[in-house]
Amino acid sequence: MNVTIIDVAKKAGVSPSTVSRVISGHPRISPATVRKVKDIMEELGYHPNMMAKSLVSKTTQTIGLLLPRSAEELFLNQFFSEVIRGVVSQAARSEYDLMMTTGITEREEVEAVTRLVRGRRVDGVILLYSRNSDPVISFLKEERFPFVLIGRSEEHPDVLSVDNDNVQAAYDVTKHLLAQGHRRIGFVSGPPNLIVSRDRLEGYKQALADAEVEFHSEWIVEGEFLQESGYRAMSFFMTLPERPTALVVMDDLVAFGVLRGLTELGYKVPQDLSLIGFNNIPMSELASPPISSVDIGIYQLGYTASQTLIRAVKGEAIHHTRMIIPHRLIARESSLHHIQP
Amino acid sequence: MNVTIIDVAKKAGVSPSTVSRVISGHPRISPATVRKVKDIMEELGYHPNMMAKSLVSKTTQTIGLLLPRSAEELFLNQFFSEVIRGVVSQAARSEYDLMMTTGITEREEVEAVTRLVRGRRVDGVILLYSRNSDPVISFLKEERFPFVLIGRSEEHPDVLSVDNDNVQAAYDVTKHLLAQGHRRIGFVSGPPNLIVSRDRLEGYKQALADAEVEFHSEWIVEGEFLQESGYRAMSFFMTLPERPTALVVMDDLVAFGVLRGLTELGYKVPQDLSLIGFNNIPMSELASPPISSVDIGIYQLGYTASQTLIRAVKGEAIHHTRMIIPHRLIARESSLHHIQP
DNA sequence: GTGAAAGCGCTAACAA
DNA sequence: TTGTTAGCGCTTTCAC
Repeated sequence: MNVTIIDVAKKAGVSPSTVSRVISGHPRISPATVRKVKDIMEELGYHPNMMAKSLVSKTTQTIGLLLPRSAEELFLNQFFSEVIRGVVSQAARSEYDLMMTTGITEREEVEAVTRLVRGRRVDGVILLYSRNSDPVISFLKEERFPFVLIGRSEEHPDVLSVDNDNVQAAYDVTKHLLAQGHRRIGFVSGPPNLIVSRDRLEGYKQALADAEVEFHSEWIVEGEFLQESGYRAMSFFMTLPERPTALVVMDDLVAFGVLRGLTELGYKVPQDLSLIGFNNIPMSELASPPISSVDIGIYQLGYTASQTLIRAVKGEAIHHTRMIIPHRLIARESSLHHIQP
Repeated sequence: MNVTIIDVAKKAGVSPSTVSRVISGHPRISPATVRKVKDIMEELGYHPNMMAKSLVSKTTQTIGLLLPRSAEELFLNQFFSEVIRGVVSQAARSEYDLMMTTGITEREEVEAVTRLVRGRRVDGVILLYSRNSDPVISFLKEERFPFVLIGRSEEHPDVLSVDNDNVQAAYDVTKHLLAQGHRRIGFVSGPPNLIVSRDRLEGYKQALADAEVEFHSEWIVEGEFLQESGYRAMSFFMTLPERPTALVVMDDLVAFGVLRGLTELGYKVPQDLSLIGFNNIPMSELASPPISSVDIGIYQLGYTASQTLIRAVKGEAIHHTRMIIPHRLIARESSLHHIQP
């Protein structure tokens, strides 16, 4: 059997409540008692049973992280490990543990978070990415359970969220290409049900409009965050009679697929087609030519989400519901080629 | 307040223990009661409080995953997200949750694990990677707490572990290079305190010995699992008066660094220097030329570790303490160049 | 400043 | 088959 608070109390010749007070740093308790109890705890190798503590205090010192349903495929992307790294680091710093869960289907996903929330296993939840209509968000709102979203929700604009200004980011990127003289710019999008896809498309459109460049809907291609999607998009664009001279690509991995396809077909980047991606994965810098990208501060997203959630859980004031992590355009060779419009 | 087992009992006109029995699927309980209780649970939206359950049952349905100290740097490598993916998937399948923790210093690491174990927050622990002398392993053994190691421990050969046969893998790789006619083969190692580094070095040496090729200790370079290490190793090798014609590299990311350096200096791979790495990260296939690598089944490592741990936790019989995940050599252009010895 | 006692929500003997 | 009872290890009034 493990050593309990009662063992400590007996040995120290005090009551269990006194020991409890020492543990929680109660103010009105004599320094002598504190010393004595702490010594005994040390001596006996006492460690509080978190389950018992949680049961009565109704807090767990744990936050939950719901991975997106298809973690299988999403993990391929550097994005998730980076986010998790940010969350874990911050949580550890705040002495919170991190509980990860996921589900294959939407039903399983809801079940998983229900288990965590209703089972009182966590004090708050972080949601990764936001699909358009998400039953998990509705559930958490109904339960009035603390949570923060990495991404944003259109239906629930009032929930705590940590996000990039994706509209602005795409605007910047498009403007960068326009500044190189490009007037025919295509857009390789992600899954259309993701808000990030729509935000970036919006920024792209705005930049074109502001530059009074005509928008071609046939130059928008949708795909997954996979290399193959890029390859496919490339095949599509390169057979077009009037094809773009530059591409804005939703994710570097996809951009890599484009690049690879172009190289295979003997095209030159950026001369034949300029490229710029998002997320600035390590590989982008290493490609030949190096791929321009937008650093969206993935680690920061996770870190800030964790920080915000823990504040919310503790009931601290949070001034902004929507926190924006700054992005940074990193121009590399793949988008540095001036053309005559 | 949340609905408890007592609320359900009252409304169903039975005792709390009966409800408890229904929940745990107790055999001797009348179907009528089961139906009634289940209906009421549904109606009231009852969910068991896991903390209370854990407190009395002394199990948590949760496994812990201790990330290596410098998760900061290790996350950069695809390895960890892949392992986690395997662990999470399997755990979810077994209806276990996953708790992640880490520490910056060794002391913090031990503390983190102590919190989990002594605080009874988890039923078992998975340890990622194994350094040479690890206080965490000693602690867990002393506590007689279920755990499995991803990797292996020299000091504690008797603990449950899931690993590759890294000696054999390195042997295979070296033999592959020997088969191309190489006789001057260098080795770019990882941190020397990692057992995986030593195992692979061992396999490399054995292969050389079996082929009666002389071993040159100056052709062994140690580094981190970072691209820069590869770059540095490359610089070193290329200035040697008598330099290797092929390199075995501990990790693909490092191999990528080598490749990049060679390309910058105008050397050709595999003609001037052949390369083969380990871990088969997605990037390897995409490099130019594509980098040969060893697929070590990272996902499988995580999956099997989780599976084994959960079995151990449940007290099921485990036949082998040491489970080996098979590896597979994937020869690509970077190591396919015959030379005349 | 400290102790006694009640109770968090659940399970598991032991009875019936 | 079901109910009664006694805790699991901890916190927290309410006294003193």
